[in-house]
Amino acid sequence: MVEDRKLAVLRAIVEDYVATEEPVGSKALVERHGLGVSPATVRNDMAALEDEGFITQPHTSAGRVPTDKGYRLFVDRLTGMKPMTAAEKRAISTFLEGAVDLDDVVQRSVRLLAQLTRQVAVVQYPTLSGSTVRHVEVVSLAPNRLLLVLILSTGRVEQRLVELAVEVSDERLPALRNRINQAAAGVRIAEASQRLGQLTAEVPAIDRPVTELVVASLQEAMSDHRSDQRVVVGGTANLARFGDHFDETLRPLLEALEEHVVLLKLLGEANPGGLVTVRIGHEGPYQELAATSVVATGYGPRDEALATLGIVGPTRMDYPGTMAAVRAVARYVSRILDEA
Amino acid sequence: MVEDRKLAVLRAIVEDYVATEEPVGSKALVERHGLGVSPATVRNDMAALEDEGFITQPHTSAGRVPTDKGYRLFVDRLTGMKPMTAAEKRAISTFLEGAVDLDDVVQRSVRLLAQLTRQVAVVQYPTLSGSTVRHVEVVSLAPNRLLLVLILSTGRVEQRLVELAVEVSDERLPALRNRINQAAAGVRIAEASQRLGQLTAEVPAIDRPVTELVVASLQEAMSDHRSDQRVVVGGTANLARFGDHFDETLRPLLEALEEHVVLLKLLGEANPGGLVTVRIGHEGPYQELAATSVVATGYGPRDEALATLGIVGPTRMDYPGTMAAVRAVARYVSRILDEA
DNA sequence: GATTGGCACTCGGCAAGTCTGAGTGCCAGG
DNA sequence: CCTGGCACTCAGACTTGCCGAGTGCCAATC
Repeated sequence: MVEDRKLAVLRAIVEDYVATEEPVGSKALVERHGLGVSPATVRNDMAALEDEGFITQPHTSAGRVPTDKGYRLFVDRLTGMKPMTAAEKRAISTFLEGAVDLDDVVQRSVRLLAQLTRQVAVVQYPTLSGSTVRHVEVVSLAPNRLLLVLILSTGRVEQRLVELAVEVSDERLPALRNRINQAAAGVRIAEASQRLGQLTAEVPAIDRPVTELVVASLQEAMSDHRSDQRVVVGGTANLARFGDHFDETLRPLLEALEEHVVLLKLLGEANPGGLVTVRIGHEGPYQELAATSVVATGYGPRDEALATLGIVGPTRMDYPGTMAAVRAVARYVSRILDEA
Repeated sequence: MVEDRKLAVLRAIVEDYVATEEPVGSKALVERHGLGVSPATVRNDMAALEDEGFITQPHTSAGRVPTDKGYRLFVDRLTGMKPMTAAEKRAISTFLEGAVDLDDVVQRSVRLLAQLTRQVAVVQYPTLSGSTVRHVEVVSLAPNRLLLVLILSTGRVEQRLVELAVEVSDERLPALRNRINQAAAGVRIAEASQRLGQLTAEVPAIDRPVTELVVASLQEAMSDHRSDQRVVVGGTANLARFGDHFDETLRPLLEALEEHVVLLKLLGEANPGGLVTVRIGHEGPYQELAATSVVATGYGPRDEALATLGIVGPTRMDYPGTMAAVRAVARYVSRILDEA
């Protein structure tokens, strides 16, 4: 019984603090939430919560503020996700509907996420690793210069230029193209790369040097981690609401947003199946970012979680709303990728 | 004579204010610069400069601060560009040397510019309009689905998917491909687009519907303003040094950085021939950004100024150093594009 | 045992007052 | 035209006092 009320008090503190950005005291608490007990009782509960490390006082004779541990409990046990309103759902789908290609989908997602959450949004490009090869095209630009176009199931297109030591006649190209597509088309990247490797042995001796170069270039494209690490950031303007604490919180965050590698680590592993990960303050990998939380989830066609998207914001944020928005966007984006 | 000294005073004020970020008074001025006159004399000069609108007092009994007009005079007549040191030059060329493709060049340029100037760097992608078509590839993905790949002289590659109402057999493709390339390859974009338009009339009737769709899609790709307007931003973390004045300066700037259209307008027209444009405070198109200056210049292969790059920062900035850095980076990038 | 009202205590933040020093404008003399 | 001197101004830093929100603890009550 009394345990329950303590949790209710914690929830109320989190909600109030998130709303007002000010330490919340016992009196204000009983007034604004219908807790049916006196401030004195609440004070006792608060003292207990403080002992257990869920809340803290910025200074004596001020209200209480949730700790990271407090937010954690709040997120885990005290709240679900706010369901999206019908209007929001409509807005999401119409906003994403108009996308013309993968780049566009990603860019729209960032904007949308930033608008919905009023935080900084981060969207990772779908990784190559989970996707399959749709088609490989080989084009001759000059007798000793080939253009390779690798088209993936996610809609992503990679190009590579190959300079050949020898010349290759246009008549041989279709055969090469066919062989490659037979080996790779419709196959997952990892396996496609392997099969292509075996291909060299099977071709006529005369085609071997060219095939080797082309295959090497394709394999390189398939394992290209540079493009795996592409992320797009949006809604930086929302940082303006971060308020004071400049050097302590804002600077490291701005720096992190520039370093895509750092960002990716921050987002964490792609989490499949609509699970939303919340990383609060010090729980993250960088202690400079102890004042920021990350809310992220995986997305991809057929719930494959090819990549991660999410938001970065102050620990003091509206977790239920944010989590819901992140999940909703991830779902819609996944659906769009399904269709493509 | 006395006119000269007044200008020297203005220069000294600008330099000191940029260095210290504090209003500068007559006494400090004669001490730190060897002006060989007494503070009283300087005071008289300052009064005159204030009357003419080059400097102003934040409040009575404080030092003077340059106005936008003062900075303008400083930039136009009182200073050149700080030459880059040999070490800086080396750093620039080695940093850009390693770039593997156009994307990489642009990204490295932003980083470099941000580091050199310690400001927010902005680099626009080379526009399509000035470049020529290197090659067009037509690939059949499915009987009723074509992939068009447009390769430009700048190294840029654009793809378009075309859904056909009718099916097109693989045998017809080479002819189509040839016709298109004969019309467009090696030709400037604007003209290529026109020539393609005439193509439809010349093909056999049976190929006409397909040709029409393909040409339309290519023309659309060539005139695509969406990709013209691609810009990359870097060095946002340097905003942290912006200091106070949150809502007045930082927020609008963050918002501007997100809106690429706004950014492009801010950068202004590409300025050919190594001319560096400086836009100070209110001289720019947005009065919300009255506290920020833009230093920009055009770049591109063979001094064609296909696009613009530059930095955005507080009006209170080191103009000589910044201008030199912007020009240097633009030159090196142009040279790299030359080679490609 | 849990809850409550009462009470003394703490302390951040605001308002008002004071002080100081950097900086100015002006003027008369060199 | 330059300079030293002088009176004046005023932002910012510092002090002081006060208020009130908030706390912890205790004895009384349910």
